[in-house]
Amino acid sequence: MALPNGPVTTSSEAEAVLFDLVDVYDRAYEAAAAELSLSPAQACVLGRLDERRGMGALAEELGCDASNITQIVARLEALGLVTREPNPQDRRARLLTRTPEETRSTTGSQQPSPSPARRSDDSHPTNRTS
Amino acid sequence: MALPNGPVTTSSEAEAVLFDLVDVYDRAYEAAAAELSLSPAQACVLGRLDERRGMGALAEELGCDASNITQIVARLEALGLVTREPNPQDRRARLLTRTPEETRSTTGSQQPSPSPARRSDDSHPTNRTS
DNA sequence: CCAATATCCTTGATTCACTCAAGCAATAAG
DNA sequence: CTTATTGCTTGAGTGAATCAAGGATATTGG
Repeated sequence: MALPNGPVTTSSEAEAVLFDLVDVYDRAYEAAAAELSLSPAQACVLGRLDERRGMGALAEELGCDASNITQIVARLEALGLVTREPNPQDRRARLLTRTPEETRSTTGSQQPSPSPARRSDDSHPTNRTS
Repeated sequence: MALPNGPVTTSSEAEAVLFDLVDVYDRAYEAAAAELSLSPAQACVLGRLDERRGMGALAEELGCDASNITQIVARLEALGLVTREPNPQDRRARLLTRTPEETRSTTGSQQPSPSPARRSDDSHPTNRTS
């Protein structure tokens, strides 16, 4: 996992708690992804595929280069977790879809579900019971 | 930078704000480090060298393998930002010290100071005026 | 309609973070 | 003194991320 970027010292208790929270969350996220044999980046992408969408949209939302998405999606596709079909409206573009099997294993198991929903999701890694 | 691990949807406004905060902080941290031509990991290590310490202590605090620290410190040393001297008390161990020049450029400039203090530090990237 | 341009994505090259397995050197334990 | 154990380094390998090019399709403006 990435090294934590928090400060060495904090000026308030609240600040310290906040940094700890982020740290714990990140590690839980990573652990949850690892249980599914996914890297955090893979889980992040996969989690944003609740609905079918294009790669450009993902790249913009995640603030990274399109080629980075290409590469991550390629691995997910190789794992059979995602399909990449040409967009009939624009044949340059590709539409990504989470495969049903993956959907099941990510959302329907006893696992912490690292599916990285960006907002308002009830299955955060932090919800782990372990 | 690492892809953000936040959820796609949040269950409350507060949660959304919190994830955004983390995202903004991380990007600011990275940007601040980049201004000093440092990677986030390098800034993280450098920031924890306010006092001289060993590599093992760093590895444990940062929750990563010692060899990872070795590698990061090697780059910092190559940049002349850190010195690695044998510990007279235990000649297996190495003591890391931030070089004075670096100390100045990291803590005494107009820059956001990515020096990744882990707790209670008044020079967070988030304090940027830009 | 066609040329120029812009868009979407892929490829290739690079760099770095990170992990694991081995190993060396020095200290600690028996 | 022998046998761990500890502290760090090295080497191999994976993956994330960025940049520079390029191919294919769309779009725009003659």
